[in-house]
Order: sequence, then C-alpha cells, then structure tokens
Amino acid sequence: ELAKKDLPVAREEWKRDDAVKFFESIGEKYKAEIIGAIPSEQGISLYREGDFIDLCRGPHVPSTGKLKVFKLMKVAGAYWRGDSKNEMLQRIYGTAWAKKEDQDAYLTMLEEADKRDHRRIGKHLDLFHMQDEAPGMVFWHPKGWLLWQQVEQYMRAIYRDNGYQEIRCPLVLDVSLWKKSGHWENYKENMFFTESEKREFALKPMNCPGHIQVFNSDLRSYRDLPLRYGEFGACHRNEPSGALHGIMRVRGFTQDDGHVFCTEDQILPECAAFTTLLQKVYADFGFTGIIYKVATRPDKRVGSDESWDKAEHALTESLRRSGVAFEVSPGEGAFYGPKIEYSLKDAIGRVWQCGTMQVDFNMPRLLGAEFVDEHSAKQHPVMLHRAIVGSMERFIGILIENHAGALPLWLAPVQVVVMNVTDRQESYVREVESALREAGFRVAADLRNEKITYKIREHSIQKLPYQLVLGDKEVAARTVSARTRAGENLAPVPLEAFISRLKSETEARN
RNA sequence: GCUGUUGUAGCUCAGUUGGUAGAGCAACUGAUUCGUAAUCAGUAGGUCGGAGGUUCGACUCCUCUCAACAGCACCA
Repeated sequence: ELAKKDLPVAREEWKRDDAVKFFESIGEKYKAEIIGAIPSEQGISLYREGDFIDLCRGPHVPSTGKLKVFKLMKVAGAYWRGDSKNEMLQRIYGTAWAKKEDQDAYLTMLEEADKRDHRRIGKHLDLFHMQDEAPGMVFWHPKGWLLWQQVEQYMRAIYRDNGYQEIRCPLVLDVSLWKKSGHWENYKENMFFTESEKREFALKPMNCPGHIQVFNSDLRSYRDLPLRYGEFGACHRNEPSGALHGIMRVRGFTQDDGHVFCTEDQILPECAAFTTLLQKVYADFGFTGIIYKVATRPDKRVGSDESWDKAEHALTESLRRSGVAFEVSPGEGAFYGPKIEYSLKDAIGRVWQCGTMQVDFNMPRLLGAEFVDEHSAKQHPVMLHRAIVGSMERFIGILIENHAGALPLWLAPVQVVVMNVTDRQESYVREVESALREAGFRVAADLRNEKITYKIREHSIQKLPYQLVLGDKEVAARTVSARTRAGENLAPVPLEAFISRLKSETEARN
C-alpha cells in the first residue's frame, strides 16, 4: 500500500498470447502457464520497472532500498500448484513493516513463541524425550506421565459421565481383518506389519475395527442403540518422515477414541451433544479458540445421496445449534462419510486438528455389524467415530504450549514443593509433605542444604504452582508460608487452610 | 516423501586455512545452616549422529546413511 502511494504506476495492458510468448521467451515457463490458462479474449496487465516486466497485483519498487522495513525469514521448497507430482520451486519468506518498532515487536513475539515450544519445554521440565531409534515415538518421563494421567483420568470420567463404556482392544491384529475393513486397500502404506509363524499381522492404525468386534460379540437390538464405546487406543501409523513434528505428529499415539453405534435418526442428537461436551472439555483445559470445520462429500464415495444429506445436515446443524462460526470444506470428507474437525492453534499459530466427529455408513457393513430393528429385521447401524482430545500426545503438546509449561494446578505433575530453610525444620517438612500427600496432592520435599533463594529459583524455573517455605517461625506456629507461581508470598496459615485453598483451586480447574 | 538447513559433554553453544576438543549452566565432592529467583572451592564428564573413503594425520574434506528442524505434499 505504501508503494502504491509513493510510486508511479507503470501498468501495461497486454494481449494474452503476447504475454505468454514474452514469458516463454525469457524462460518463465510457470508464468506463461498461468497466463495461458486465462481465457484468450481477456487481456492481462503487467507492470514494468525499467527492463523488468512481471505479473504483479501492484507496482514494483525499483530497489529494495525503497522498502521501509523488511526481513527475509526463511527459504523452503513448495510444489508447483500445490501438487507433489509437480516440480518443486523455491519459496522465499519475508515480512515487511511500516515501522522498525513494528518489526521488532513481531520478532520479539516470535522469540517468545519459541520459548513456548513444547519440545523445548518438554525437555526443560523433564516431561518426555524422543530418540533416533524410535522416530515419531515418545518416551514419557515420570513428570510427563503424571501430566498424561491427569488428562487421561479426566477423560475417563468424561466417558463414564456421558454414556460411554470403556473398552480395550488388541494392538496387533491379523491382516485378514484389515483386508475386510478396507485398510489394506486404502491405508497399507501407512501401516506397520509384523509376522509370526507364517501369519501376517498389522499394528492397528485405528481403533474402529476393534470396536466393531466388541459390538459384534453379541446380538444387538435397536433398544441397545445408541451404544457407545470408548478407548484410550494406542495406534501406530507410519507417517511420512517429513510430517513428524515433536509430539504433535507422531507414529505411535493414543486416541481418546469413541464409537457410537446408532440409527440415522440418532446422528443429530449425538453430534449436538458431542460438540457441547467437547466445548466443556476444551474450556476445562483452558482453550478458547476452537476452529470448526465441516468436511462434506467427496466425488469418490460410498452410500446413497439421501444418507449423505442426512449426515451432512446432522453435522452442520449440530454446529449451528451450538452457535459457533464454522467453515465448510466441500469434498474434503472421507469416502465413507462427512466429518467435523475441531482444531486448536499452537504457540506460533499453526493449526492442529484435535477433536473429530465422523459419520460412517460403510465400515459397519464391511465388518458385518448388525442390530435387530423393531420389525425383527437385521440392519447395519451407523457408526460415529469421535474423539475429543484426538491424540493424547498432540493435545498434551498443545496444552504445554498454551500454558507455556505453567500448567494449571489440577494438571501440574508436581503441585507443591515443601522446603526447609535450615536443617532444624526437616521433620516438620516431612510432616507437612505427608499430610499433603494424604490429602491427595502431588507433593515433593526439598531438604537439600541450599539457600532458600536458590531452591525458590530452581522451582520457579520448573514452574511449580506452589512452594512452601518452612522456617523456625512456621515450626513454632504450626503454619505454612506459601509462595505462588506468580511470585506472591502468602501470609502464613495453618496447613488445613492451605489445603482448602488447593482443593478449591483444583476443583475450579484454574 | 520432496526442497533446504542442522547434528560437538545432561542442557545451551564455541571450535580459526585438516595437527586426535573448550565455555557457561547442570552433575559429583567438600565447606557453608544462610527467610522468598543463583554461597564458595574443587572434581569428573565427549570414539564431535552412524558407516565408509581421501590423507602421515579428519570434528574439520568426499560419499553413503540416520535423525531433527523449517516449509511443501500428506494427515484415516
């Protein structure tokens, strides 16, 4: 915009064919291709700056010196027209700003965002690690696994309170099942295989076939529907190496995977209830900006148009009822049914799909799932594939970035550290520590012979929610002095008072 | 998978034109018992991602390979 104001506009109208010839003559085959796709009756406007003529929406500047503030950020490949079958071009990324201060602010923001990177924090807080021998797989350390368990136990209660029965299925299944389900046909490249005694097995990339086996283990009536199963299902997918990203995109991950077996009429109420539930869960974890997207029928699909109408309507209507803004991606649905994608952003604004709700008319039929309807006739149920956190790994990654590692009290791996000022308070520290542990809190004692300032610094860096300082005064008065993560020093209070503070804070999930 | 970059001590990094590695923090040992973000001193720690090759000699050069990072493609 600045350039438009300050510079003469050297715009020229060209005939399409002349422009194509011109760009071909100077070896710009991609530009020639773009122009060649324009209907021939249309002209084309080019911009000239001296000898330099190019396609452009606005004028060119004669030199980079005319740009006020700019910085080249990175270089990376990008496929011509976004298709991996095409040649790869080099793309140069940069930013331009009206004022130096704006650019500085932007660069500072990027630096700050980098400090929130879950890979950095995961190492710093000793939550997990990954290593060369297991690309795309996570080694969870004690503190990271404590965090995982908080999420898992919370989600387990969500299953329980919302009509899901938790189940557990095998990770390794004979390939014959994957052939029936269509995964062999459509997903083989992404699967891990293993062989034993001349039988070939596959590590499950998805949980749905397993859940159908449980459904099929008994005769089902329409009275049983909707029948809901939930599992913390460990999946393995051989993702392309370039797709891996910290714990956000991995090869071994655990889904909070649920499947609802229901009738077509039950799709809408199930979807509406699901979105409401998902919003509650995300709010409890401190997320506000959920991105909603509905992916509709692709050209290549199974099932009748009538079924698709019903399913797409159910999905869009469920979002409409919850009053959220959402996008529609036409043709982006799976071949077996449409879906809703619920996404969150990481520290630098990249979007990651977490939750999903998918309507599937296909797999119950492929794997022989049936129920007996009101007229004693056998029917295939509709299957809803749904996940709230999506992948535990990805969700925890985003959780870490969202809170910059300062996890809310209810999620923090260690909630309280109890410290002595000198050796004299050692037994009181142990007493307070075990009282807190008995009250159900995750607590550590720090009895090292170090200055209290040193201990406070260390635990502050570790983002511990509460640090208790116990000196002679606290021992004498039988109180505790707490320091909050924000650096506030609370007045000494009896332990019971501190415990009730912790209780109300964990219950509020702040 | 593709394009590019990177890979040195637990972590963050330095290492000059090839002469077999260094800092800070962490760790360990000792002293210090010190009230809200770093006490002092000492010690130890690395076949320089892996495998070949060139060379009298390779962290430095070459080839292959693995992984990570950025973006693209992919994402049931």
